[in-house]
Amino acid sequence: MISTDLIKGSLKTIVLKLLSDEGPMHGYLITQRVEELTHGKIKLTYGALYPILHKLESEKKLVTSQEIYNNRVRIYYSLTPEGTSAVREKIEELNEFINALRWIVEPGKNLSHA
Amino acid sequence: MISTDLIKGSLKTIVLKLLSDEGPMHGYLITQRVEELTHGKIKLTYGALYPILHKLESEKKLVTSQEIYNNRVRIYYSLTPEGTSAVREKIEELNEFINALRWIVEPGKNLSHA
DNA sequence: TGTAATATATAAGAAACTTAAATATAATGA
DNA sequence: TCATTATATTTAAGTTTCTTATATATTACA
Repeated sequence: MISTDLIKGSLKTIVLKLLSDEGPMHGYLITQRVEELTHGKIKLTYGALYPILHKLESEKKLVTSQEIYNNRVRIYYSLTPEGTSAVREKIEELNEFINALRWIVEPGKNLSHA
Repeated sequence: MISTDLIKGSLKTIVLKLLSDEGPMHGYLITQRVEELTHGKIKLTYGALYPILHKLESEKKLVTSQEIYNNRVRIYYSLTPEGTSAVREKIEELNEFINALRWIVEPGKNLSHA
C-alpha cells in the first residue's frame, strides 16, 4: 500500500478514468477494481470515495441510476459528456505529472517532453 | 503548471531527492531547480517549501549550515545518513506510485510489477 | 529611485483526505 | 442458529498539507 499522501490528489482522476474504461459502476465495485488494477497498491476508502462521487455528480460530470440487486440498492455512476471531456483533461494532466516526477526520479535520462 | 492537488503529496520526496542528487542547497535554489528540472510543470511555493525543510530538519533528515553570500544569509540544507535512507524509501514508494498510476492510465499494457 | 531578483519566515484559511461510526441485507460456515 | 464476512452507502469530526498573503531585508539594474 502506497502512502496516502502520495495518492490523495489523484483519486478523482482514477475514478473518472475507471468509469471511462469500464462503463457505469457503483461505488463498492469501484473500490474493488482500483485495488485489482493496481495490485493492491491503491485502496480507495469509502470515506474518500463517496464524497468524490457526490462531488462529481454535483459538478454534472456523473449521473446516477439506481438498481436493485438482491434487495440491496446499487447506485450506478455514469459519465456525462462533460465528464467524458473531464477525463481527457485529467488524464493529460496526470501524464504530465508522471513525466515531471520522472524528471526528478531519473534526472539522467532524457525523457519525453509530452 | 500541473494542478497542485496532484503534486501535494510528493513535494517532500522531490526535495529529498534533489538534495540527494545535487548536494547541499538553500531553499530558494531548490525552488529554482525543481522548476528547471520539471520544465516549469512543478513550482514549489515558499509557503510550502520552508515548512517542509523545517519539518525534515526536526525529523533529523536534514541539517543546516549558514553561509553569508553578498551580505545575505543563505541556509544550506544537507542530508543526514537518516535522510539518505529516507530518500531511498521515498523514491521506491514514488516509483510504485507511478506504476500504479500507469496501471490505471494504460490498463491495456502489461506493465512492470516493480 | 523604484522595480525586480534574491532569500527566508510564518499565520490564516482551504481542500482533501482519514478514521470512525451508523445502517442494512445476503451469504457462509461452524 | 448464530456469528462472521461480504455487500453497499452515508456522513461527521479531525488531521494534514498545502495556498495565499504578508513581512522583512539586501542587491542589481534601468
